[in-house]
Amino acid sequence: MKLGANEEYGLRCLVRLGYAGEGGSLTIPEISHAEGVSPAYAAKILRILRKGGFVKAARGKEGGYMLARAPESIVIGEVMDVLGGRLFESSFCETHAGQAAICTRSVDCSVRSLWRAVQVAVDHVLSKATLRDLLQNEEEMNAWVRTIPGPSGLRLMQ
Amino acid sequence: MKLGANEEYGLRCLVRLGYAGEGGSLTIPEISHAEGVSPAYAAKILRILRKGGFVKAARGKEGGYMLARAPESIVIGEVMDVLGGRLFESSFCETHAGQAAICTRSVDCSVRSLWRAVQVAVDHVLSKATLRDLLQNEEEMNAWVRTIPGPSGLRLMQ
DNA sequence: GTTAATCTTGACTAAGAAGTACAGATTGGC
DNA sequence: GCCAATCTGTACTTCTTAGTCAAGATTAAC
Ligand code: FES
Ligand code: FES
Repeated sequence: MKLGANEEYGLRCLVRLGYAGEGGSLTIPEISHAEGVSPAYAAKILRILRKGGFVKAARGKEGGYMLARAPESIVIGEVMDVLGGRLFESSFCETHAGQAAICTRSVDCSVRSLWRAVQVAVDHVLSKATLRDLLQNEEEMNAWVRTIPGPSGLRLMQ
Repeated sequence: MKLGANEEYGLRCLVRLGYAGEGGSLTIPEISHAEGVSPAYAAKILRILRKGGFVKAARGKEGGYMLARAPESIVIGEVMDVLGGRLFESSFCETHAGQAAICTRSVDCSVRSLWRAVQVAVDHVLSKATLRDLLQNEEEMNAWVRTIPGPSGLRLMQ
């Protein structure tokens, strides 16, 4: 259960575009330099974001990338799905069944319930966060996290 | 952000050992057959669990694996750490900095706050679950999940 | 003590993700 | 029309994870 590179860099590139402001655009070299990744890799990530509908591209001279929608309408959970898939995919039990056709407890599996609970907990945070929330500084972000109902928010600063 | 194979199979092998009851032991061929994984892979996973201190092994004829402690004292969060590491490792920002020495916003990074919030949400579920909870059937497990305070539990059955 | 069942270990191969390279297509400016 | 800046797409290499293999060490039973 690890965060992937696409998720980290993809989100950072998206935040970087958000900083460019409404209608502002950045080129691949600019984003590459700002985030410290190679231009080729930035291009690969931006392509994923474009196919996900979060950014749009303008080609040719004076081209570049810009947000496809307003930051407050870009839900981070959806971005994460595109960049790295879900934690517990619906096909997970089928693809991790080993030699059997499916987990031998498939009709009654407590492990599956646990995965679902973890997925719900993650979604609870990521479905409430929008790109707008990430465009503030770290301290304001921490304050935002505390507004999430339930212990997830309350316990962050321990 | 995906679950890994070790986490899935490792947890399933541990649950299987839990079913063997207090003092009960299972051999690698038995576990392998019950969970539908190859004996070689089961051995690899059980080694990880043994090094983590969750199971102990008896060698030689009449040997096998058994739980090293009572199921209620085996916290799933600790098992998951051993099997697949943390979602947001403390070194994550250092190892995903690209060509720069660190994320260019390292002193004030809202993305980092988000990762921490997700990690807290996951820990909130996994630190409360013990192997004992996983030894019940799926329905009882779902009921248990609902006892977790906060929306993570409440929303599972939607 | 011999044997057979069992765990132990490190090296090996296969598959997937991370990151790079390069040829091609598009656009604005001259 | 030509050029330079830019995005687009596919193929490639590299690194990590998943999974296998084979030789070795330990123990109970006979
Ligand atoms: S059905 Fe997926 S882990 Fe059991
Ligand atoms: S410091 Fe880790 S993402 Fe910015």
